[in-house]
Amino acid sequence: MTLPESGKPPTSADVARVAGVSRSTVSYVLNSPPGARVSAETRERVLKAVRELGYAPSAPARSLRSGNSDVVLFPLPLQPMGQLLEQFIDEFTEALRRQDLNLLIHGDRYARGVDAARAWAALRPLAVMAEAARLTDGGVEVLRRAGVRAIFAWGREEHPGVPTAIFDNRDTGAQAIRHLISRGHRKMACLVPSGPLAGLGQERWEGARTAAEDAGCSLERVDVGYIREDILAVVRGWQQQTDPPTAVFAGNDDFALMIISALRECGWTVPGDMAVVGADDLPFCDLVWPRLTSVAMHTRTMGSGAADALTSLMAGKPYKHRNHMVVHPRVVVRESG
Amino acid sequence: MTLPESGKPPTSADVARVAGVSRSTVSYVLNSPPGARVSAETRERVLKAVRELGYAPSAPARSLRSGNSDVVLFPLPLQPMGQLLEQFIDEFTEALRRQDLNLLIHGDRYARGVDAARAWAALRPLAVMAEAARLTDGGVEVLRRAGVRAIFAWGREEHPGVPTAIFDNRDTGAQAIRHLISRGHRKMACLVPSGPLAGLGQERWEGARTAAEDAGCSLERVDVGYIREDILAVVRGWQQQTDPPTAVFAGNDDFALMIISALRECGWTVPGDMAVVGADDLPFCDLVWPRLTSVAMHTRTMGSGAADALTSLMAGKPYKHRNHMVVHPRVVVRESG
DNA sequence: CTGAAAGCGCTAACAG
DNA sequence: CTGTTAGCGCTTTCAG
Repeated sequence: MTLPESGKPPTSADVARVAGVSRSTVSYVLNSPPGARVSAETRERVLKAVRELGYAPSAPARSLRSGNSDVVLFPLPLQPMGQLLEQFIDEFTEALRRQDLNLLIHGDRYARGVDAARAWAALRPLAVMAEAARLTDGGVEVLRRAGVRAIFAWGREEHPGVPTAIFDNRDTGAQAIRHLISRGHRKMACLVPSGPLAGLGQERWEGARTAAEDAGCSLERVDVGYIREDILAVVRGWQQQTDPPTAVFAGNDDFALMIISALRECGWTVPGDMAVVGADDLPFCDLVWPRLTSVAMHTRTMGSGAADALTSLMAGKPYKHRNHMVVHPRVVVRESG
Repeated sequence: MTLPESGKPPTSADVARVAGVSRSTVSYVLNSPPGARVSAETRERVLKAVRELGYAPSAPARSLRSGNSDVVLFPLPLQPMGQLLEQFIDEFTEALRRQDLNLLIHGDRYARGVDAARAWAALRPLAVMAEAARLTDGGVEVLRRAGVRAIFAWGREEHPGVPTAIFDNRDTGAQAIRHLISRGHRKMACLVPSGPLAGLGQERWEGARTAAEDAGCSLERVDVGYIREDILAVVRGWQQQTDPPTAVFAGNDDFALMIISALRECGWTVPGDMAVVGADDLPFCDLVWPRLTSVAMHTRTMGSGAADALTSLMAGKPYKHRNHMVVHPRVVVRESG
């Protein structure tokens, strides 16, 4: 075997020695910078040595030397995203791969502000894409200082000084209600969750209320917890009413599933007695009877939008501080409402 | 302002200059190695300078110099995990944080073997925890050579030479069937999904079949795709039979949801006419009527098990190559079966 | 406590 | 095309 005796990781010097070339040649072969020409035969010898040694260039050393990195850092969101998370990561990774960039997800989902920024900055990533809620001015400053070339935010509100992908949750509520109105409903209800999803639910409610007011329709606000009993109580309440709503925007798909389940448990039909619209377009929307009408966000927009911004950055264009982008939802119409 | 003029990231030398101390002192303050004593006043001056400068030590430089890192790398699983993923990551991150370790998730979920190993090894992580299916002997060798101190695998089968957390999916099937038998069922069905979940479904089926055989009960295998129409066809088929099964193990919770929905659509009651058991214990199991009985894996076991292994490794104990750990499921009994 | 100095693995000039 | 060399930011040793 040509392996070095030591237990230490092989270095480019080891590769050079085994291949019988200089370290620069190894570097040229591995990075093929513009204007470095290596004969096919030499290149092959080097690659063979790389394989033999199981050599993997050290990213830390490379980053230290070259002053930049191919890492885009995505701190794991505090907000539970469920299926959307995997979906977004896939799209983003794919978009980045086309530019030889790597997505790295930071596992700590709780740190925020300057503390979080320091942890992220320590890795010296090329770019950071974080929830707006976890960025503070101080944090952004730390990232800038650490040489992070691009900082993107995403979330419910724009972050000052950082380009933000804004998820228009008011529009989600508005679209749900407008859809129901277009189906002839005039008296509706809107579920507003408490707990971790309260903020999101509140925004969706606000959009829904505005849309109902604009159309002169009635919309009842119903606050519920993430528990089955709350939902059942709501349905029982409707059963008491002489003139209950004919449609409900459930706030999200889990609540839609719950409410449909509860309605049928109480002998109501969906959408006959009560139309139901969810939000997020989770996979199960397509799998149940009736299939669930849902208001979906385009995760694609977010993934490719961020990647596009990176592209222009890479192309040397100046970094724009204020090009926010609003991600709009659309209604996926199925049978439930 | 005490900021340096340049656009370059502040270094420990900048901190030293601002604080009026030497670079070694800065290092001592930030890392407090055993046997480094710094006066409280000096320490405070240093920390003040750190804050003023927005200084974050460079992880690459630190890693290069010290030869080790505080990063545990978790390549994003190829297998869709849905809710389980966030859950596991949370538990693992928390367990690692207690040892001052950081979880980093590699976004590329498709690379495997030596290619994947090279990408992971480039980051020079302390440890790697990967799906067994993405590790090959060559890949493990590359990681070892690169100085990765611990390699863990997880998945459906043990990986030779690497400690593996094995998810016993046969037992999932077996437990579901044994539970149904304990409820008095003697004629049952098992849904076996095609598509990306086929491998998983096959294992669950095998366990289910064995359990049924052992008990002398009848178990019908039903292959289905991840689409609503397949499920409806299955139910219609049962309607034709004079002596249909009385219970079904749906293979996972999505299928359980679908089949319950389809059964009720066809006028059957659950669990009266047909008991249904799912698997994975997704959150919606608790949110529908009837609530869904499901076979759950302990993600806790996996997260803390891996973290424990890391602990003993950190404590300097020798790295054991063959201490596999089997993660067993348990039945969460609710109303559907 | 400080200062000087070595060196981790790599890239990019630059000189052959 | 190849070899030499400086130095990225940091930790750690050693002698004050």
